[in-house]
Amino acid sequence: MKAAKAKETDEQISRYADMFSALGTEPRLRIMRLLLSAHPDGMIASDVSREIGLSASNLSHHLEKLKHEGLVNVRREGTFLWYSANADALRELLGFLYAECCTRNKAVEPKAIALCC
Amino acid sequence: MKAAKAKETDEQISRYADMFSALGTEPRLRIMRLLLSAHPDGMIASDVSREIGLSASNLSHHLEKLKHEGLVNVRREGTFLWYSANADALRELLGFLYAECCTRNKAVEPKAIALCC
DNA sequence: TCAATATTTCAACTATTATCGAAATATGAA
DNA sequence: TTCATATTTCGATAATAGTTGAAATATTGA
Repeated sequence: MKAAKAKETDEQISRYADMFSALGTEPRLRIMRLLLSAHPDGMIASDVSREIGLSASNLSHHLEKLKHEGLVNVRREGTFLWYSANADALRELLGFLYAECCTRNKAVEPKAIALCC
Repeated sequence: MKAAKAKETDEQISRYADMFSALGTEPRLRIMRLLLSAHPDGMIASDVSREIGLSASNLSHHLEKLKHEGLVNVRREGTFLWYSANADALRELLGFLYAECCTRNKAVEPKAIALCC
């Protein structure tokens, strides 16, 4: 049981690390911000491309990474692909960081994040 | 003024991206968790090394990255270097993520993160 | 079917990052 | 000063990630 739980935790850590990594470049963090600002509809790739100033090809790679780590969803409407922020994943990531900093350890005060009440 | 403010934001985005990047590998995320668990004292490098299972050299590089992005502090005591989590930086990062997900946009509900009250 | 648009995929290149072991440095104790 | 320990730095290599432009694919409408 303990081993299984430890392994599960390891996998979670690995997954959160991958999510942080996906947010860990300026282009992708800007993409996420933009998609969040258009939440929950999201945006079509070409509009993101124009807004952020990335080539279609380059953007596509970044979106693939974000999609792979579960941070964005995509749906097709006609010839357009609509990309949107995955709120569930962001909630998990935020919850993880909150737990690490505020719950499991008391390094950061919840109030200080303007989180509370 | 507008340009200055936009630039400032760009720099902030870039900085947060770098912080996410620093958390974006499993070894470094585990290091941060470990240092948080020993907060606020922190731990000496060799104990982190043994706990995480990294060579002294490899660990030193990872700690350098975390230090460079402001996520850890270091102080010397005799021959030992004590590394500790930088709570201020973590608070800022948590605040940024919270603002993006919960304040600027309403993608994630604060309650859902178990943040509140 | 053909054309037009949106987007991805491919292939190549560049740049960055991670890892390793040996050597160098820093500190305190003998 | 010399030794022992802790840690970093160096130098090299391996691995991963970012960027680019061209070509391929998907979809819709004429």
